[in-house]
Amino acid sequence: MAFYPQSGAERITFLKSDNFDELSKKLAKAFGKKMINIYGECQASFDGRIKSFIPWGHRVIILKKDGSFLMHSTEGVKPVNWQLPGAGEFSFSVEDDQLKIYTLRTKTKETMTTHFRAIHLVFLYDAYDHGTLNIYGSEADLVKYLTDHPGLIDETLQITQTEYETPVGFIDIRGVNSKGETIIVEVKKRAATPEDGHQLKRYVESLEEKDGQKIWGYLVAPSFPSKVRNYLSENNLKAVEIPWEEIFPTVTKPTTTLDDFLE
Amino acid sequence: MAFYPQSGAERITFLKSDNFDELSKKLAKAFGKKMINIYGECQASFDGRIKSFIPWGHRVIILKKDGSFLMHSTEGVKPVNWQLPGAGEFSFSVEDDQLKIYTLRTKTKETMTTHFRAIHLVFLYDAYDHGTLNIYGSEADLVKYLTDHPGLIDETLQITQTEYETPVGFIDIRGVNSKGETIIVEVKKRAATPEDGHQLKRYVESLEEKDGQKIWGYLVAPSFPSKVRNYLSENNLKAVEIPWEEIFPTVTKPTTTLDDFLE
DNA sequence: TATTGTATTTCGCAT
DNA sequence: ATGCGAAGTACAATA
Repeated sequence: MAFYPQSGAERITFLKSDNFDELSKKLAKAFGKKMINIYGECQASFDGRIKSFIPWGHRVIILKKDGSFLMHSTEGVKPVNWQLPGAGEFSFSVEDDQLKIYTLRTKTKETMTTHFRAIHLVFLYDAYDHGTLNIYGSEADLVKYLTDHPGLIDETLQITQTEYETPVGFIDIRGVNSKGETIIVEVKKRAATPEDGHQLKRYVESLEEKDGQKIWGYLVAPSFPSKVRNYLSENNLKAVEIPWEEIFPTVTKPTTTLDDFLE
Repeated sequence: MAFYPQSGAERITFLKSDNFDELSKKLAKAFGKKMINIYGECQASFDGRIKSFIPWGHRVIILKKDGSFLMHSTEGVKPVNWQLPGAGEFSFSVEDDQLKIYTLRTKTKETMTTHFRAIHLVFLYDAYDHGTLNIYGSEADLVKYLTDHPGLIDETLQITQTEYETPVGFIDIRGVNSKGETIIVEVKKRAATPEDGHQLKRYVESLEEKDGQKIWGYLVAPSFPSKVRNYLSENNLKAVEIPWEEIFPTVTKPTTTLDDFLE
C-alpha cells in the first residue's frame, strides 16, 4: 500500500528556475532519460507533411524518452500538435524572453517549434512501464470465432481457409456451400461502409475471373447502413448482421486483474 | 515576460493527501472544472468496442474538462488507454487500498476502470485555450492548387468540377481533355496505395456505365510503389507524380508568429 | 443524429 | 527499411 506523497515521490523532479536560460539547460540534460512534462502558455508551428500553426494557449507538453512529443490542449483525445518517435535533433533555448523547443524528425524531415511565454509547472518523471496491453475482440478474434461457428454466416458453409491471399488483397474467410460453390467472407468489427462493399465486390470479381466460376461474397458486420445494404443486394452480395457485443458480452462488473479479465 | 514559478503558479493546484479517501473526494469535486493530472502506478481495463487490459506500470493520466480521459505510457504518441469526450458517469473511490477511477461513456456504453496502487503526483491545471489550429497543405489545398494548375495533371485538361459526387463516392476533380473526353482525378497527399488504384478504377467503371463513354482516370500522388504503378497501367489508368513538398516548400527558418506563418 | 471521408492518421506486421 | 491494411482509429463536415 502506498500513498502520495510519501511513496515514489522521488520519481518526480521539479525543475524550478527563475530564468529560462537555466531551465533550458536542465531540460536538454534530461531529454531522453526521463519523461519531461511542461505545463504553460505556448504557441507552436509544425512543418512537414503539412504546415500548421497554433497561437498562444495553455497546454501540456510531454516529451517521452523515445522522442515522442505531445502537445495537449484542454479538450479531446488527440494532441493539437505532436512529433512521432524518432526525433533526430532536439534543442532547448531562449529567444525573445521565451523558452523555445525545437525538434527535427530526421526520417521525415519534419520540424516542430514551440515557444513558451509562461511556464506554470515543469518536472521530470522517472517512469517505467513494461506492461503489455492485452486486447480481446479484435477482428482476428472475430474471424477465429466464426471459424468455430460458420453457421452464423451460412447454414451450409464449410470453411476451408482463413486469411487467404488474392492478387487484390487478403480475404478473411474462404469456404464452400452445400452445392460446392465457393464462398468468400469479409469480416468487419464495426458498421459496414460503402468501401467494404466495393472491396468485397473486387475480391469476388477477381476470383471469378481467375477460377472461372461463380463466387458468393458475404460481408459480416454488426450493422449495415441502408445505402450499403442496397449496394450489396444490387451486386448480388450478401449482408450478414452479427451483433458482436452480444457474442462478446460486455463485462458488467469492472475487471481489476488480468485473471478477472481472462476469466 | 514571465518565469516559473512566479507567474501563473496559481493555475496549478497540488492535491496532497495522505490517504486515497480524501484524494478521491477532491478529484470528484474538481472533475469537469479543471484538468486533472495524475502521475502514478496503475492498471486499467476497457470494455466496449473491444476489451483490453493493461497491467501495472508508471503512467500519466489526464482528465480533461470535456470528459476526455488519456492514459499515457513512457513511449509513443498514442495513449495506451483512453475514453472519448462525453463521459456520462465518472467516479473516484477507494478499493483494496487503491484509488479507483471508473468512467462510463453513455453514448457507446463503454467503460474504463483504472486502479492506482501508487501515486507520485496529482494536481489540477486551470487551463484555457482558444487558439485555433491553422493548417496549410491539406488535401483540399492540393485540389485548390491543381485547379489553378491543371496542366500538371494533363496538358490539355480543362477542369469543370471539383468534389463531384457519384453513386460510388466523391471524385476530387472532373474535367475534359482536348478531344472532349472526360477526365476524373483522384488526389492523394501521401504515397499512393493499391486501395487508391481500386477506388479510381471503381469510379471510372461506374461513370463509364452511366455515361456510356470512355472515361480517363488519373491518380495524383507524391510517389507510387511499383505494384500500384503496375496496377494502374494494366487498367489503363494514369499515374501523375507530383512532389508536394516542392510545391509547398518547407519553411527553413522556424516561424514564430501567425504572420510569419502566413507570410 | 447518422453517415462519410480525411488524417502530420498511428501502429503493427509482413516483405 | 518499405509496403500494406487495421484501428476501441479520432475528428470534422455533411445530410
